[in-house]
Amino acid sequence: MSWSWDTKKAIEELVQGREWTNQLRDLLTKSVGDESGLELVGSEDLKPMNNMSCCDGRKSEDSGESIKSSPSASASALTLKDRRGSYKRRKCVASRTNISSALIDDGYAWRKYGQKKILNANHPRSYYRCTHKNEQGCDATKQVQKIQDDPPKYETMYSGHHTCKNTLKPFPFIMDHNDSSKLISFSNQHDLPFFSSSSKEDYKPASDITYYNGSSSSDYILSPPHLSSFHHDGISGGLDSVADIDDFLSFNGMG
DNA sequence: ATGATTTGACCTCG
DNA sequence: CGAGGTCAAATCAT
Repeated sequence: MSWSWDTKKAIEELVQGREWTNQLRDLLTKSVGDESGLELVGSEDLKPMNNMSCCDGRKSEDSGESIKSSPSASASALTLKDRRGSYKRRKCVASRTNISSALIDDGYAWRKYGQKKILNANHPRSYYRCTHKNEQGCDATKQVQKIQDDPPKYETMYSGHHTCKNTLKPFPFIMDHNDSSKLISFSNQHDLPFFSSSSKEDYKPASDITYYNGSSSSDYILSPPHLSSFHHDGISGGLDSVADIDDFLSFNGMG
């Protein structure tokens, strides 16, 4: 085999994709029977959630007025912290969690907004929100934490729905046209799910991923990122089982 | 210049 | 009051 690096990489990604798809199918076949395996946008509005403690209503607080004057900010010149955090701490998070052996790029565009040392944890936890939060009001967030490093293991907790359109990052594969005999064509590149090597953290496809529903009271299950429209025109044999799950999951992104 | 990340302050909840 | 989640100025990257 004298495949180019890109080609090999592509194949790796595809294999990985199949892995994930199978796992997703597993998950879905278990959860779809009862209630709502995959819940679509809007349904959480109907949830009782009596306490309503969840899902941020920060910023733009009607309540009275700005600032309850923190001790320091009260008198000091309005240096900074004009009205810094006026947010509600979200509580019932972790709608879905997965554990993988490497940092996965789930295809969405995330923006890191914080990092915290966690008690009893050897590694800090990173906080990400959807890049399109401002433009489109997408409230999806995730937290990533390394939970082990001999064989490295990362835990990723997703919460919130991606309500943004165009959530996926551009497809990275650049096939060498000289190598067109092995060209893999996708009918809908725009929606392709798997993607590796973002700039910094060196995301890599993970070999073992475990999805599970993190919250006991389960406000909702986040649909595992995309996986919904993975077309596989030029491939035969490798990606079995993708077709049916594709049909099954035809809700695609924003429903 | 613009957008992403870093990082300490700030904020809420238990 | 401490732990965990978020904000935003400073810094870094493109």
